[in-house]
Amino acid sequence: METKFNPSSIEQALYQAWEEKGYFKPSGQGEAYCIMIPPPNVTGSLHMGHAFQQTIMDALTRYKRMDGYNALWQMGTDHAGIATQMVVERKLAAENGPSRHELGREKFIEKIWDWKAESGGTITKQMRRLGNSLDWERERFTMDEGLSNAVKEVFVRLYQDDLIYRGKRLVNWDPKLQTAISDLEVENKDKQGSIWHLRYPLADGQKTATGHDYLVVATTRPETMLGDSAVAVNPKDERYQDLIGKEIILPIVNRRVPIIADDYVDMEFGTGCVKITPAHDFNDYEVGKRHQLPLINVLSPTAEILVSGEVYFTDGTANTQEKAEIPENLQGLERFAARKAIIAQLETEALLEKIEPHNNKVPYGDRSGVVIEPLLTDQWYVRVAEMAKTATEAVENGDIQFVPKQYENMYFSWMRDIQDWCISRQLWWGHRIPAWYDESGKVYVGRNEEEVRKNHNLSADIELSQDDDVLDTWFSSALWTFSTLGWPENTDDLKTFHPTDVLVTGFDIIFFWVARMIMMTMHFIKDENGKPQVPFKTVYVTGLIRDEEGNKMSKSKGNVIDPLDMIDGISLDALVEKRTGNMMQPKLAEKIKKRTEKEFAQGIEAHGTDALRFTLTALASTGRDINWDMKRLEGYRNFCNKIWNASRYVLMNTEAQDCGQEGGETELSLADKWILGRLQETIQTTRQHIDNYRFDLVAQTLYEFSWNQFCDWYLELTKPVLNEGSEIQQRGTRQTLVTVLESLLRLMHPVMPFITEEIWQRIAPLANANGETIMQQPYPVYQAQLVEESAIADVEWLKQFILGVRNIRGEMNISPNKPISVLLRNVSANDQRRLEQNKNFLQSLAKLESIEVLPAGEKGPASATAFVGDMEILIPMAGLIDKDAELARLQKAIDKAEKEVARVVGKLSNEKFVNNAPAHVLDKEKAKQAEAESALHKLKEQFNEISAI
RNA sequence: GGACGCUUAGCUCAGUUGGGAGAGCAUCGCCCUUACAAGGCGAGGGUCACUGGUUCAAGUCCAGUAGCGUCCA
Repeated sequence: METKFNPSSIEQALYQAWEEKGYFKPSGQGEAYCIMIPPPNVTGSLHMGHAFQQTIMDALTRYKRMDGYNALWQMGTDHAGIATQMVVERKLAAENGPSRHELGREKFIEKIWDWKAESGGTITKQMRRLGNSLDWERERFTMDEGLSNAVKEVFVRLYQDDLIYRGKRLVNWDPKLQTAISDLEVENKDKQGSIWHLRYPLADGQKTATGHDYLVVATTRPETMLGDSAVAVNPKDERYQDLIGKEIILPIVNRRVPIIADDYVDMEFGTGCVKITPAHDFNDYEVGKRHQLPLINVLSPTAEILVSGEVYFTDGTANTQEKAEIPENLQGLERFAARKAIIAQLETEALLEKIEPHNNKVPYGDRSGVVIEPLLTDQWYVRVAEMAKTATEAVENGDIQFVPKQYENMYFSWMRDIQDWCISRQLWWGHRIPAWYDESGKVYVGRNEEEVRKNHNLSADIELSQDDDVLDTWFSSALWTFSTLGWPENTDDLKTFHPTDVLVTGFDIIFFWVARMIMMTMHFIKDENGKPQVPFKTVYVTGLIRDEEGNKMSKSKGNVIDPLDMIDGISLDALVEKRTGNMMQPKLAEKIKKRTEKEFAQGIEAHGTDALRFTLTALASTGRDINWDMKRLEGYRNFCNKIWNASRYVLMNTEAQDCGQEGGETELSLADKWILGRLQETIQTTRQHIDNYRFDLVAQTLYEFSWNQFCDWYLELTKPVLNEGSEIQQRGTRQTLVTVLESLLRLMHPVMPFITEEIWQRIAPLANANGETIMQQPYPVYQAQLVEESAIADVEWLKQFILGVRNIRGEMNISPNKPISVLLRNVSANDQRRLEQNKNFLQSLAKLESIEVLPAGEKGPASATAFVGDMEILIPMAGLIDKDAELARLQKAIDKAEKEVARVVGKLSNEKFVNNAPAHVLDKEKAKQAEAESALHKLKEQFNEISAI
């Protein structure tokens, strides 16, 4: 073995072997355990969030697999509608190729499939590097045939159940991408803007209570005034009582619109008069519905002013009687240009009262980055109220549990106000809506055109055209847990693995995905009693991985870290190139370069997959974002190295030697019994923490045991036995060395798959463990009979002894190499026994030349002292220890002890405490007092003795 | 404006019926001792954001304040 752990030399070969041998497939035996991967974008690449969540999923899967479950981690990818379509459009533009529209739908979709073929392997290759034990043979894609069929089936059935409908509604329209987007894809940003106060002249010579012949309305979007269909006031507002039911003349277009009363209006805000534009504002849309106001659309899909307004009834049907004309000079203007023109015109007509600065919430498309326009369009919707009710109940009654629990509130609050889900998107990449129209516009829904014709008796000469739109990507991913298992067929997989066990995901998609998955699954999948099945029993919600300063990682900030760069390392130049290449805003490149040079002056070293995974595990405390910390990664790389070298030590002392595999008498040392007991505790704690999803504590437990117990103490304690012990003692210790290490490797394997497998291959035969791979070995089980309390107490005594000597050595600058002699005072029978049993350990670990027990009553020479309970260890000062240094050391200890005594005495002299505290607390405090006082007394005595020299 | 979360050592974070304030990294000192210098041994370091309350006892429970963050309107 090399003296340093070199992950790059082992990882890929091990993974390839695992995959080839089919270890990732469910065993087909035992209780089922299933995790569905949140499908990453097929054309995307791996980021830290993926690495984090996948590490957790893999650890869980490996744990359950080892624990005898029929474990499946289902692989799959998502077609990511808008994102992918945009990437390909940009790519075409960059190559000066034809635009999407020049190519036409079919050709363009071909280009996307080409792109998928080209880039689709990137992320799966990266995921393999993480060591993920996904079942690759079952890999699915949301656009593959099976899943597409599931999508069609769901759509048709929902339509038949009247849970899908089509209608003209106000939607969030992205004028750049020219598609509807869901409100979840809208990001509201605070923007410093203006609010314009406009005068709307009253019709028919009316006057306000204050004598004006106009009303003043305040608006942040003056350009929409072309589509106003009312002015509203609060019904309780006394200022405008007389005007309710009267009309104003809308400036510029000279249309008469009514003055209405509605509670929606805030009397305190502005003048208390609000313009109502139902076709261009969500609140106004609701007001319009209540008052049966016409909806007047004045914007095109590209957000330019129409030639004339389109008027609709509130049910979305065209209103051909009313007209909404638009002056020629405004026609075709882009929305912000139109705003300027309208303001200018109002100003010249003296209808602009004032402009005030105003903080607006402005909606932006999170993909396109442009301002979203509420726009009236024909869209498909899922009626979600009923499904939402069932889905809410599943969480309320505990069928589905969120970890951490507080996310349930987030879920409930979203579910309470849930709106019908707009599922149509005006894109080309995605599942085309299975609806056809005849020439009159009548709609027919079916699995395909043939079925539609058959079901509706439509002869071949009737022209049918399929709906141009595709479904929201989340529509197909909402079916993920069951479509991947073969639904709508009632497959064995479905029966075996559904409901799945855990969903591991970020809180940011609880609404997008988790909620919708629960709704869809419970609607379509029932158990044998007809009860809706949940998609998963637990939702483990992870935090976000941020950079070291707590900023979100994003390409535009240039602070993205590729998990593979942590694993393999990367030079500074390559990293800068990666972060600044292919930028949408080249301006930022210089800034990013500087930042990167500062953050990673030496580039990034290789750390290996296991270190990365262990770090992510250690940082996974629940309910909290994670600030990435390179130092932490480095620390855990060192940990891997520690494991490597500890194993090297074990192998050096056991390979080709008698470890008791063939039987033979053995004698276990105190240390052997102790480490076996500590291992049991570690096994128990580790399991508990995994079961509670406390991966940070899992990491901590494994680290503590491996380094602070196994390496620091146990391996050291084996040295005297292996050097000087009898044959049967050596055999016992060798056996313990290999069994403990072999168990520890299995215990760590779910988190650190590679290093544990590599070492296990060599250690297993020595420990009589048979099998081809650690992956299929049983997960360690707590064995109470291996915990020997007396052994643990004895070793604690031993450690105290050694630490006492080391402390004096350290404080007194006595070289660790220099053997010293100690005297013992006040030695009890128990001390005497322990001393005899552990003399060799003491001599070896504390580097002692001799240990001499002073006869009772004898004081011994002037010495530095350490305590082990009541027993005192004396290190004679002569020639070794400086008087003043020892006095200083003692004074420090005295100060500390005095503080402790004062604290405990204070507590115990408090009558109320003594009267009220439970007995066990009281006893504990009393014991502490006795101990502290005795220690203080001894220290003072010692101090006096030394100072008297 | 509403809801939730956070504030503990220089940094990143644990702290689970209220009873000893912890880890890793960083710092300081001594050591190249045949598993490991990516190491060993030893040491120092905190008014648990602030104020008040409940309690014999509060990092922990309650109320409020401040700062930061996220989601929603």
